[in-house]
Amino acid sequence: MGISDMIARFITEMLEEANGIAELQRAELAARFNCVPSQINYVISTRFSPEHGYIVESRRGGGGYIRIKRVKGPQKQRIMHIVNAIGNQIDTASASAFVTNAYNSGLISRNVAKLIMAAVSDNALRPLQGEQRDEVRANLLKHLLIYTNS
Amino acid sequence: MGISDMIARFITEMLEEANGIAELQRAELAARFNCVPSQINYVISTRFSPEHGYIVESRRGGGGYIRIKRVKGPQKQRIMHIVNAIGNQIDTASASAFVTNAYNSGLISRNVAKLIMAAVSDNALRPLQGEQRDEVRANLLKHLLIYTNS
DNA sequence: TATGATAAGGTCAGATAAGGTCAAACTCGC
DNA sequence: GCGAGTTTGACCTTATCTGACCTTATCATA
Repeated sequence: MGISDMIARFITEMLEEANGIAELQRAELAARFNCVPSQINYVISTRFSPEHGYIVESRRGGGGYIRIKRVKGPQKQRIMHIVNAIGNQIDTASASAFVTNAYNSGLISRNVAKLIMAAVSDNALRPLQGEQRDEVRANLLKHLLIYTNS
Repeated sequence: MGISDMIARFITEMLEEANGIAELQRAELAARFNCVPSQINYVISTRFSPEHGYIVESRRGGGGYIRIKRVKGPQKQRIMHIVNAIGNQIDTASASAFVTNAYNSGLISRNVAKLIMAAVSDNALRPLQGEQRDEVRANLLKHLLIYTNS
């Protein structure tokens, strides 16, 4: 097992101990595993992506941190099923279908469903066109679905 | 939490206690938090800017002061005011300021504020970079603020 | 009524403390 | 030997903190 796997396991343990929310310091973690700090980013982007059921927030500067949240609750399977069914690009019609699906499954409230629809609408993504718009839409949709369930 | 955050919290409490108007002495506040006076200016410019919905007045010399006022006004106007102040491009820091402003103005709930922040975060807009990302962010932010207030 | 002492607040650049990005180099199983 | 996955490091961006120096206002008092 390589270093990346050990770091991933460590983070997973943190998440389990802290009810699905782990806050870490990149430099400290890197020091602990004797690797360069950017390897932490590598681990996060390859193993803690929305597709894996995680959302990540971070802050730079003094007092900075990286916070990793895991999708939780009894609906975990269903939300991951939906998120993984969303490809790398998606149009409004399909996005709408997924959001409706999530709403009908009780994963998100009516208001959140509407807000997410507003966020992934063509109008909201106006500056973009074609494939790029569908790509951002897919990313945004996954992100928001995981976010509201973590 | 760093010193700047504590100072900001302190000022916020002053504002709450005094109906949206806080008058303070820079040197006294700096002494209270054991920091240099210019840090007070730093806190004010990063957390009590017009974008955040505050107006700041001050006077030098003997009897000098710094007065911070929360902007008031009817909600309908507030939201349009905020939306109009958002340009064609916006970075995360400014976006965060505007969302905080909307929340403080009672225009959006805490949860909606968080969802909007998630939607306009760098991670959610990942496929995009640079100016394009800031452009989409601005558009998305305006869209969502208007949506949640219609 | 000038004038200098004193009492504020303002500005800005540099130091420090984080995290982010990207591409090159490396490894290891097939 | 090749390619996916991993490791590394140079360089970038953002946030915070600090101090030297500047500007403005008030007040005695000559």
